[in-house]
Amino acid sequence: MAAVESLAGRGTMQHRAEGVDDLIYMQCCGQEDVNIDEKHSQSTVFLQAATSSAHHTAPPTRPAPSDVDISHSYRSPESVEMDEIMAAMVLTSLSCSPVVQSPPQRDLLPTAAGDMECGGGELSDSGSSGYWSWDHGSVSPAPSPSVTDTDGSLGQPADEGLQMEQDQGSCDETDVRRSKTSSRGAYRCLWPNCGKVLTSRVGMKRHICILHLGGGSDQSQREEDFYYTEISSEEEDHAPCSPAPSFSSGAWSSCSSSHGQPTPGPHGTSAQSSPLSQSAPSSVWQIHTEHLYQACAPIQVTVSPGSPTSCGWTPPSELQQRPQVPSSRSRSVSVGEQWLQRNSAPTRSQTMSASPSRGHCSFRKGRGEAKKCRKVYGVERREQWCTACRWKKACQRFPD
DNA sequence: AGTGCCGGGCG
DNA sequence: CGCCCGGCACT
Repeated sequence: MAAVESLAGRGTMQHRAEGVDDLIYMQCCGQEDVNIDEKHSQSTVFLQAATSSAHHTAPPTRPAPSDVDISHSYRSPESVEMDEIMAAMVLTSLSCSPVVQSPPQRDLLPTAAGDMECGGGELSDSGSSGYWSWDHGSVSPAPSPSVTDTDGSLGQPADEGLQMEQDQGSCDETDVRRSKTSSRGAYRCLWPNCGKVLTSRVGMKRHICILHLGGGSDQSQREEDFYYTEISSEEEDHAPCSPAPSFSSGAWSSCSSSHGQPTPGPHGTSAQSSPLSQSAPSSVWQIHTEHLYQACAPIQVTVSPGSPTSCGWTPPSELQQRPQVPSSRSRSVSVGEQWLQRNSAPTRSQTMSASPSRGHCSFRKGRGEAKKCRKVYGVERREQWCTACRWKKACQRFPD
């Protein structure tokens, strides 16, 4: 946290520290005048050590976050550019302290920047690196290589290392830094030619809002989400991948892929297998009923296996139940089926006993009121009659 | 007259 | 056994 802030401050410091701001340096920390004479790298390290020793008991070699925080007491208001301020804001936001991130902080930003500058003065090298990252990202979305150039100009290898140490809260563009940051989860700015990587979403939002969207309007803040992508999701796993509309980036692929995965896909039909299976019988039943009109009664199957209309599908029991089913179903029915519906499909034996029309003749059953194949299909369609009807036998398809 | 179907005959 | 038909009962 603090490290980030300090880093930002250093960054701001550095650019201007290059020439004029040695004073600032000195002002920031009395001890640093000595450092200034020395190389930046050494000065930074030394300065850190001094500051740390002065304020804290942190290891001299590495600037502990706390160290930096303490150091900043100076501010250079006039020299601070908006970008720098923004950068500081972003960095502060990166620090994850809600207070810092809160909007009111912006007003205080100059102060914060100033404070950081002090720290930045200490770590001119690291600060420069931090600054360049900001500068490039903000002022001119130059490609990351330019950033490296800046570093190179400063000639601070230690800067690299230092930043890498602190990068956990800072924004970096180099792959190495990305890899480092990636361990914790990072967000990459998708703004053209920017590609800034921040470890904090809020920071990235601010980065985009300030540097790219160029303002703090609510709308722009909302749009921020569309201009960065999460390149590592360890700490941000809870956050969904933000969709990026206009900018095409490799990151989107992952995003889209993540979106695509949830899609159940066509095999969802398997889930419907049960409904299908349930519905299937009905449909099959329909077909079968149609076939029944064509030809087959179960008995018929046994009776006339050679008949073209015979079917082997229907079990005898089903014949009993089948007619009852349609009664509950509403669908277009053929005549025969209507008959089926009208008649609850009593078995022939039942018909024998129950048939009211004839009580006197036990031998020959009376003619049922039910339509038979002859009536249903007519003489001209005799092929469609049931076998019994064709043979002038008791109709098996429409038993009374 | 038309229908359903038993009884019988034929191959 | 499968197929067909004569013939009767019934509507």
